[in-house]
Amino acid sequence: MKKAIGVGVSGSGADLPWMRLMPPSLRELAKARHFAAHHAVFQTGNPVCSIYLVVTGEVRLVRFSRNGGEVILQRSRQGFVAEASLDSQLYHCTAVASEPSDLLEFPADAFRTALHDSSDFRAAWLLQLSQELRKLRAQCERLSLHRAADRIAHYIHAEGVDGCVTLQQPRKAWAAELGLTHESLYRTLRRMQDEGLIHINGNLLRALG
Amino acid sequence: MKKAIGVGVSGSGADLPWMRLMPPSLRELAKARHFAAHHAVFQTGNPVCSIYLVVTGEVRLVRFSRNGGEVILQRSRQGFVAEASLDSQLYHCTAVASEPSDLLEFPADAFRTALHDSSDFRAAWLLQLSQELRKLRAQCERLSLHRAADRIAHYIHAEGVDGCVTLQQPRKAWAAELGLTHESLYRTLRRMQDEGLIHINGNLLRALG
DNA sequence: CGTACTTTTGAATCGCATCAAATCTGGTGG
DNA sequence: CCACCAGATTTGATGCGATTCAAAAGTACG
Repeated sequence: MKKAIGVGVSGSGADLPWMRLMPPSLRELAKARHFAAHHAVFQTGNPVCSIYLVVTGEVRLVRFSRNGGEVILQRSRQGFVAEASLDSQLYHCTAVASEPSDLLEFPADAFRTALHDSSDFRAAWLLQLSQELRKLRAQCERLSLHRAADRIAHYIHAEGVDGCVTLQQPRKAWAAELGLTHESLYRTLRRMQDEGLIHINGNLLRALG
Repeated sequence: MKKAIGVGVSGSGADLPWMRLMPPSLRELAKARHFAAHHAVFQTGNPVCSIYLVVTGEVRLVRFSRNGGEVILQRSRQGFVAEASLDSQLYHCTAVASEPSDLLEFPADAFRTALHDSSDFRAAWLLQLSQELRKLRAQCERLSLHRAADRIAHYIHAEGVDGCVTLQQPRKAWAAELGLTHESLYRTLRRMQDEGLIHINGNLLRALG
């Protein structure tokens, strides 16, 4: 057992930024849902009746090709699944829990109404989207760099302040975010430190020069 | 000279989706600006007084490290530069035109007002952001694939409909979007075609199987 | 016709992924 | 308290695949 903390409707996900900026009228409509690994949250062609927020676990947006190969469009952890579906009638892809996951389900129409009526919610939602956008743009630029050392340096300068970052995740997860294997991340970090390019102190990284 | 088309204030950028969904009151405040290659649009620490829309050319959001190396956070072509700055007092990075570029400049406060007052503009802006987000998430997933053939297949399934895409850009630009050199894109396309994985007809690509 | 650009192919190299395995770590239960 | 286990961390050896440099052929445009 990972956590003994109950995941009831009220209070669940209260630590998520999205929940704090939601009007109570909408928050009260949240229904806790649990999905076992590999179970579908929604499927291509389904009408968009609900908006889902991932609290624990991971949900993947996927499309399948005829030969069974799947293409991952998005992985959500601690965030909404397919925000863009808010403006669609039908889902254009399938959402699958890749591990046992706890979600919150909101009625789509109530969500749209809240967005329309509450100026605070709207502003917060807008801000949240903008920041997410900024972050993703930086990550795309980073992933398009070919050398591991360049991605690491880019990460430190883009995500950190004044050439310094404190990692908020284990290195293995960081490697995945950088589009690298954990082995090459470890090796490159060591090499960069040996060459005096960076200074490493636990989870604190500092770019030198 | 690339284009002889005049870039006056009125009418310029009228073909951009962003301009169509903007209330006239805001559109009228647009000022046409031209920046020569390598000239700064704004710099770190400047107050956020204006919002810029790239009409032609390219603007890069960058941060500099002490040794002069620059980290590109975003490249904008035909879109807004640093939307997230709307919610900041000061810029946290520098914007530079990487080639001769025509921009439209909007007063930041008028922009915020329009967003607040016009429900249509707000809705359209929200939709635009959501779709951009969806696109970027898919691109991040794609760029985190290690093999060139996987990125190409991912692109066809994510950006296309029913395993089919029509490329809207030269292959060299497509290669950059895929995070590949143009050489390896050409080679991989040929190999995939030889192996019967895809069918290529000019700019029309079809995934087989 | 000439210029600038894209498209295409070739050969050599380098960096990362991969497979394998040892060590370290935090947390569990005996 | 210690043995134990699952996971993260670290190092090693090898091969593949993409980059790189080079150059030719094709294409759009003035």
